[in-house]
Amino acid sequence: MATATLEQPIVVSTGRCCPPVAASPDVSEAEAATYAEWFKALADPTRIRILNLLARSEEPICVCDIVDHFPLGQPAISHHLKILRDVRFVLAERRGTFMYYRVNANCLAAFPDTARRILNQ
Amino acid sequence: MATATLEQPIVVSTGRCCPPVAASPDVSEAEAATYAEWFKALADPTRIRILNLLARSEEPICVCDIVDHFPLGQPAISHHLKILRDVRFVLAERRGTFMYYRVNANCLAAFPDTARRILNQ
DNA sequence: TTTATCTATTGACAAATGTCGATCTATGGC
DNA sequence: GCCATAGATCGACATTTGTCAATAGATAAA
Repeated sequence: MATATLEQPIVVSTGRCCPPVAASPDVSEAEAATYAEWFKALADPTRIRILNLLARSEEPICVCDIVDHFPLGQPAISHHLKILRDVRFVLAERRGTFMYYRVNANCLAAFPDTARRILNQ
Repeated sequence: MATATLEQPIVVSTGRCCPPVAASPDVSEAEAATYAEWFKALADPTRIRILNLLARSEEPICVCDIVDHFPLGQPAISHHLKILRDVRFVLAERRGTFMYYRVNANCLAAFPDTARRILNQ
């Protein structure tokens, strides 16, 4: 299909096998890369369960207690927490020698909107 | 923390640094693995844009037209489509020699619910 | 300051992932 | 049957990811 691209708002007959794609604003390459980063942060069972653990707690949880919930070492858990921190799905706060983690409700609330954006709804 | 786990519904004082975690039904290991598979399928910019492309089209789109929207070869696109098919995010249908793809609205509609489940909301 | 504790980071390694070229399969037309 | 086309699969390779052990940094107590 040579004539119609996502960037061209004009609907053009392709002369091929498919009808043309409607060409209103699409998910850009940069936008897709951002969403992919978010999903990548969630693409691990341990991180899903860490998020769930934090979400289920009224209070922030320190790393040592998170470690106790999983059959992984402290460095592995810290590694997963860093990935969740980098995309701002969790927030960290120091109290003495302890680091306390909690979910970032603001960031995760935007999640259904992301799905709607991708699905053009 | 040795006393309180997610599986123990009794709230126990830990004598450590954190309050115990509320112990109503949590996201299980198997459930987390399933969610992670779903997110893994979305953890790539190309697949995000393929989904968006399909969602924006009134009609199913054949592979050759999808290929024309990306700077990737046909095997790479087929590979991504297989990953999206395996988690049922897209559906495929043959018409002659062409394979037509479309989004699976049912599966993707469950997405916000997944987020709520993980976030205990 | 010395020591102990908690957490982050580093480096190394195995495993998984993305991409491409080449090949195979399936369908339709001759 | 034979050929052409669309698409899936395979094999190889480079890159990324997950894990762990070891180490470094940061804080508090003595």
